[in-house]
Amino acid sequence: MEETAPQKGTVTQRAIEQIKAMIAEGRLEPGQRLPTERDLAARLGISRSSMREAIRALTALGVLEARHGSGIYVTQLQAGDLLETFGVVADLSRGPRLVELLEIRRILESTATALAAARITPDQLGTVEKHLTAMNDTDDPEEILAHDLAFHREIALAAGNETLAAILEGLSSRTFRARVWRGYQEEGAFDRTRREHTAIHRALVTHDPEAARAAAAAHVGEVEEWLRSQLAP
Amino acid sequence: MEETAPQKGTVTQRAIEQIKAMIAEGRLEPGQRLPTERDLAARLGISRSSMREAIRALTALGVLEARHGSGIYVTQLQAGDLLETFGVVADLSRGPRLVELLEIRRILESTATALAAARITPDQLGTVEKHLTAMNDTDDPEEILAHDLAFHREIALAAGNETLAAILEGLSSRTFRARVWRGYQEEGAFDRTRREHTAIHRALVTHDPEAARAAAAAHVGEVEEWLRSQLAP
DNA sequence: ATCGTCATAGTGGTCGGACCACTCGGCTGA
DNA sequence: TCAGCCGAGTGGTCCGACCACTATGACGAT
Repeated sequence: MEETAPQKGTVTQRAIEQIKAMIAEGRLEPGQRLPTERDLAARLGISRSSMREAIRALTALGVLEARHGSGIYVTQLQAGDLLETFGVVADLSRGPRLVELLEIRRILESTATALAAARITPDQLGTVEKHLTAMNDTDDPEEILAHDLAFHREIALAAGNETLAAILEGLSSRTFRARVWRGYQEEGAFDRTRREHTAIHRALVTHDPEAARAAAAAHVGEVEEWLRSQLAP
Repeated sequence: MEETAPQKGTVTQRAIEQIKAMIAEGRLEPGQRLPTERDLAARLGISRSSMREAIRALTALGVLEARHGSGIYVTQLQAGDLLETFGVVADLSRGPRLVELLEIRRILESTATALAAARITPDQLGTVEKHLTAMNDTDDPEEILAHDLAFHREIALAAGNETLAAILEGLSSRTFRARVWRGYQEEGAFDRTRREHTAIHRALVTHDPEAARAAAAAHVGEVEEWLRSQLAP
């Protein structure tokens, strides 16, 4: 009886902290398999139910991944794994907070596009062009949205910061854009959007960071202003 | 027997989605109390155990809050509630990803400081000055760190975007800064840090957004470069 | 009548055990 | 040799019991 000293908070919360600590201290490497639920529960002196809740919480945070019949694994702890939760924020935000999120996206997207203008490779530029033309060659809103997302995703990747790309991905989650875009596009903003995308692409081709920054900021800013006006009255 | 049709994924995952949907559709308002675990489980036709895991997951994401003996409540869904998880990302990131996070912080912090320069009120400016002088009047690293955090937090708040402030808060989580700052300050960077803070403050006083942006970017960039050099060899 | 006290019902927290669904490696047999 | 089977082991689900805490209202002292 030398352990179980602290006794602070719920046992589940304690288990969460302990597993997080194991990862932070390097005792658990990314991709590594954890002991079984039953083992872990026994080690920490708690029931399997409580341990399962702890694991479920860390799974929701993108830290752990459970594979039925196989075991529990630490994720690669890549940006994408951990920042998927960012999409939840976007999905559940409404009203003024939606504008704040767009403002953040404007800041990050403009910088990412500027970085991409300086660093983008011919290959990546080709992919960007592919999505640009595909976007202009269809009238299906769903398809346009898909290529729009891919267009910006490729640019974010070209910026060379995976974490930044993951955050922007979350800020452009399907449901988020669907909610905002729907109303925006209903006002016949297709042409304007196409021009803006073309401007961004041109800046990338000429490797002009400042022009890219301005074009991207204007692009997101347009939607931002529209959304702001919708909330004003 | 008209429901329970989809049958996709685990029952817990389904429960999570359903509760999220209830909130997204407005059937559950922020701050509102949910039915009891036993009720919810019965409604969705699952066991209490599975429902508890779903609730635990949403609790970890900052969407729900459980109060022992009282009930389960939807959080205010404020930026702070949902973005607390950002701290987990910062805590578990290492190596190159740490640099990426600092790069993101540089982007956001410089913009936030620029916005603050234009919008900060005399009251807020007073608070900023308080932390600046307190930071310079002590040698206790812990106290310096605390006032350093408060200094930047106040500036972020003055920028007028709560979501942005919450993200920066997460990117400056105690453990994150403790890990990076320790090594940085050991190299006698105190004086440089003080000069940089003074420059930021001066730009705020003169309401000069461009100077503020440059000062903040340089401030974070210094640490960023130091960290990059640490990983290079 | 007022206020503090305390029993109590109801809530989330924890536990243990049972069984199901799935994975994976080794065994079996053609 | 290899395809197929099969069983041990794993996470997924369910159940029922009990504990710890909160909130409410009845009760009694003042």
